Amino acid sequence: MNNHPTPKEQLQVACSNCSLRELCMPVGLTPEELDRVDELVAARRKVERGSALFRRGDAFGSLFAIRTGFFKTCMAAPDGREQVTGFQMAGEIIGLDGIVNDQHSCDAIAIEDAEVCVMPFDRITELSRDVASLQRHVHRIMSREIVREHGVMLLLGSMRAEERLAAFLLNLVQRLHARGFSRSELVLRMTREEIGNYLGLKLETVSRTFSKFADDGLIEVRHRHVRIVDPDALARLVDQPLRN
Amino acid sequence: MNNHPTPKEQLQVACSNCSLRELCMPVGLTPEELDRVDELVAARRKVERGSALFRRGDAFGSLFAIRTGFFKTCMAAPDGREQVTGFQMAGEIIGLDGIVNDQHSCDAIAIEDAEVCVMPFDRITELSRDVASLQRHVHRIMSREIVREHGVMLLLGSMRAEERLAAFLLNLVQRLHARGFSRSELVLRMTREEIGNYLGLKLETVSRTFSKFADDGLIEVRHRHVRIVDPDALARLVDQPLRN
DNA sequence: CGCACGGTTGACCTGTATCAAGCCGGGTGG
DNA sequence: CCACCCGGCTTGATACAGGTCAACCGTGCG
Repeated sequence: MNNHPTPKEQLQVACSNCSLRELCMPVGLTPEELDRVDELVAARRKVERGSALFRRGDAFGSLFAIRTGFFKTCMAAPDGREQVTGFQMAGEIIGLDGIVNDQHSCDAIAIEDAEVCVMPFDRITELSRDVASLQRHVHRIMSREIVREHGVMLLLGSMRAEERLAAFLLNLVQRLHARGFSRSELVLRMTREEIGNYLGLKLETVSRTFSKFADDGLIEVRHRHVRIVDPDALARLVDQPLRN
Repeated sequence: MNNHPTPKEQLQVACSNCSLRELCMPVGLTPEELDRVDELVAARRKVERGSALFRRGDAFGSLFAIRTGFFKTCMAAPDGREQVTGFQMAGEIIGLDGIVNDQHSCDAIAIEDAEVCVMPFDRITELSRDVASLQRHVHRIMSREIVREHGVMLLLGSMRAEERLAAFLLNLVQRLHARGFSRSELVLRMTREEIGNYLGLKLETVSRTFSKFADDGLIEVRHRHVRIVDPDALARLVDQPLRN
């Protein structure tokens, strides 16, 4: 039918032999279901560093699974202020914000050269009528995003600068670790300003807090390269501030 | 089949003659679809002021549509801090956070005697396979929650106390207005402390800011009764702080 | 009647923002 | 290959929004 990929293209974009499959697709599919899920990905798209995958106001049509690279999503207030609402890495899904109003309500900017799988949402809804595990998967991905944002609200609403940055670092390194990277070393893909914006802090505060952590022997920082020296102490910062 | 409501109970809990239907259910259903949607609601449940509809850790099984009353949802950090993540009123759906891990990750507390419709999530998923508009509706509700939370992140991450409280009041009154209440008067269902917790402020700051708004002639406050005198000025506070 | 809880207001303190100067490393062009 | 420049970062000095602590008030309930 219409413009589904040809067999050759299908091979290129197939989820069935993609190493990230267990991150963005449901597990336990039958071979037949797997064939059908392969058709979800209409195309791949490269997004170079600094440019947008979509912008606020763009018509919504697809969800995007990140294959490689790093994104930030950010909201703009009417007056021009911006708020980074998240950083997304390989295996994560972006675009969920567009479903309600059939247009995106935030920008998704690549902060590193990236490639995404384009999954037309119509195909997703259609297929998830037949494939229960896909339906369930879609629900879980959206619910997970809701829960993640609850966590960010907790961070922004009740944590002090050190706690915020500690939580941020631990979260990043944990997600990277789930992708096979070190659990103690990471390379920040974003600037201090972007981190600060996400955490509700100014870039100077982020910088100072990095320095303090380094002084206290919790981490080593050299530019964007960070090594977590004392993860337990960071974790204690996050959830045992013994306030009151 | 199993323990679906009897015809009589069905009548009591039927969405088809519920005045809130257009708030929590999709529009444009055929009469046949409407019949089936009526079966979504397994029961109604009363929750009295101060008690929980569900708590963090409770097994997830159902979404809840609020019929009457007012809820707050709040997250707890491991150390005991709490963060109110939202206030929900009639016609709104709560429980979405439970889908990912089959258990709730936050508490839903009635801050006013309430009644909810219990909609087992299995029935929702099952029925949304057949009824496309229900499927779409579920997606939109979840996406809407994601977008709402983006807005809260913007508020918590980049607004000052006055802007936060102005945004909060305007949001509340707008939602109440959509339910047929005044667009200029409202009765707060929550304490200053709950407002402050939600907005990332202390209760004293909330109180002072109310007083300042009153002094400036933007609102009139008497305890929990608030009258919006100058909505435009409030709106200007939110999105034209001309920072820099 | 009186207590208790929610709210207001004041005085003071502190964490983070703001403003400012300077550093460092990488890329560019001569 | 070197000099320069520029963006990102660090660090210091100071300002201020909001937090903290404390006293008091009002209202509704037991």
